[in-house]
Amino acid sequence: MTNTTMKDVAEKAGVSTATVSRVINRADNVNPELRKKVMRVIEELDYKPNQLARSLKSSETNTIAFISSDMSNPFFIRIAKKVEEAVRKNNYTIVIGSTEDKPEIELEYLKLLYEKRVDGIVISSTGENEDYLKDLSKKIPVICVDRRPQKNNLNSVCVDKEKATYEAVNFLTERKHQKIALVTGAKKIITNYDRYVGYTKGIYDNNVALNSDYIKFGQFSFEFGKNSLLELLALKEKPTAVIAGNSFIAAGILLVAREKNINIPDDLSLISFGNISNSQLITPSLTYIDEKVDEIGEKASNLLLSNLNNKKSEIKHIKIKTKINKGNSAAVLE
Amino acid sequence: MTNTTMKDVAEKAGVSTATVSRVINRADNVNPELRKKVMRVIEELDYKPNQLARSLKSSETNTIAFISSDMSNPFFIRIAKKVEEAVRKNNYTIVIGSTEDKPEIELEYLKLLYEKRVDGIVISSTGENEDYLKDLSKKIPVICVDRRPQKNNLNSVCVDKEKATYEAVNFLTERKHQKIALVTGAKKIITNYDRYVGYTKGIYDNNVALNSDYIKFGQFSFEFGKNSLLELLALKEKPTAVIAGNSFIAAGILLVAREKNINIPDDLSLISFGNISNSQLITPSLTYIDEKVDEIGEKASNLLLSNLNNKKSEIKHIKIKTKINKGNSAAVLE
DNA sequence: CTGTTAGCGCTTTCAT
DNA sequence: ATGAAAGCGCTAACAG
Repeated sequence: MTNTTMKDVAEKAGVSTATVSRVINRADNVNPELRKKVMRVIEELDYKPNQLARSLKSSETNTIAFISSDMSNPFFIRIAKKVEEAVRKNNYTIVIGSTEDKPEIELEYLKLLYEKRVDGIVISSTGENEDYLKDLSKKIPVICVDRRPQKNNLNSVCVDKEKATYEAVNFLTERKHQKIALVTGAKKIITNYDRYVGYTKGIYDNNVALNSDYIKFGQFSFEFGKNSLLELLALKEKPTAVIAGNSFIAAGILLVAREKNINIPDDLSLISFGNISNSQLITPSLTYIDEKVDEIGEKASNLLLSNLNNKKSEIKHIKIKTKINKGNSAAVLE
Repeated sequence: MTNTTMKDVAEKAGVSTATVSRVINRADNVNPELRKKVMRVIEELDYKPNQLARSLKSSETNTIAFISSDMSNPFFIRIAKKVEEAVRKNNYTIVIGSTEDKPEIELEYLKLLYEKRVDGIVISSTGENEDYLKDLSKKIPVICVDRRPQKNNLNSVCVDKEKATYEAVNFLTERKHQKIALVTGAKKIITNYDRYVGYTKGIYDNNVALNSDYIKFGQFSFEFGKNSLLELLALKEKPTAVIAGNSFIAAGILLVAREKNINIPDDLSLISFGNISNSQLITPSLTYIDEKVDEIGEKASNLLLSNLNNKKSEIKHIKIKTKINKGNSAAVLE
């Protein structure tokens, strides 16, 4: 049960493998007669070219990789889906990897993928393998999505989280809030640093007192959202508004609020990065920062494809503009 | 900027490529001195073996594929995630593809993946390329998940949708329901046939009148759930209960019910295949058929891995047992 | 227009 | 224990 090779086809058709190769690759310089004959034999033998061999010659695998912390996170999967669609049209195949935000796993993946000679990488990185990524980017296109590169100059398509958070703070202060909390993911993730900076700038510019109890770094999870709100509610000076770093956290906050009979938005205002799933069925509707996920995916695909075709493209940094989508979870403070 | 090859290493270390290869592959029969030397050169040159070349020799790519209709569907992505985790530990990489349930796209993917010589395939198939899949399965392991193979004998890990639907009907008739609707995905998808059969058997065995208006085939989508309920509500004899083929459909039904002031479960009972996202935040909590998604993923991974190691494994059909998880969306009819 | 040949980077007999 | 050489399946000069 061994695979049919080009040689088999060549022999049966009474031609050389070069001719078969020409037929396969639609080279024009081959006799119509022969071509037909070869085609027929290919049919008969159900011959399928071995892309491995092709790739070895061309050093192109027509494969790209998408690495994120967790491919089951709707945020990442939506980006990945866009990338998949775009590259599929260009005959690429996409391999995915989840790192659980562990730098070791990320590095392992990167090495493996490089050894497998993927043609390009789209990554939302832990940020701890940036030097390696930079090296990689000398060989193949590397596109950072969502999480911007820190030290190194790498292609990126990211939301300006700093600005978005800053605007969220403004949005809340305009509505008379002074006690504003920020609940977000791990401190070491660059986007959380950006949120932090945007937050503190907003606090400063609005002449609000900075209260470190209101800033919570943890995980982008439902559980962390729940626990954080519990902690915030235990403070003497409870916040009147919370900015949630992602929709999982927002969901946790919504749940605890409901359990504790805290009315949102009357007792507590909430703004989230991104909307939650099944939001149509959940009250209140969230006031959220629209991160334009599909746009991230599209821009990233375009950047990737142009880099794939064009070895010498310049490095680009694309910033996606966010927009606050008004729901009913943030109100004017009485 | 060409890649360092084994030859470079060999030359710099003053040995043959054979020796380098032996060092890389931890062959024992190599002089410790030489080994050290080679290792050092590998470090210095930052040499990375080209897996493409390796694969060409070994005809193993250490890559498996996961094909489903839509990788952004939480149901499939959860299975895929499990598979990813399992195979990663065995040094496999996973490529994914979404077919949108279009047989052409599916076939295109299958051909491409075969040409790329993936080592195995996990697929939730449209069902229309089964002969091709059967052929494929002679070369590499093929595992069908969720959607069982129809004509051909292929490995499978599936939920018994027929039985699950039958039990859902029983569950409802026990609660005095006689007018039970079934709203599910496309007719041509085998799982919907199974649901249909389970439904009709349940209707028959419970001596309930079969009403074809109560059976709706369409898409596994929110929209279809909404539209279906609207249609059902327009009937003279409105159903008192609905079985939703998946959670997207259930969500659509919940929304329309809410908009139309239909109380679930008082005015209408609802049972769904699978729970909806953020269910903790949604009232009523669903009574749903737990499809044991993680178990599907685990069993599929195990089956795949054992087939990967063991070329001559027998074909297996694994049935996952479902369980009705009681929430508050299905009540006794007054 | 077609075939011969070398070679992509690696592994693996087979000698030595 | 090590190296020479063949070959995995394909492509691309280069001849003819």
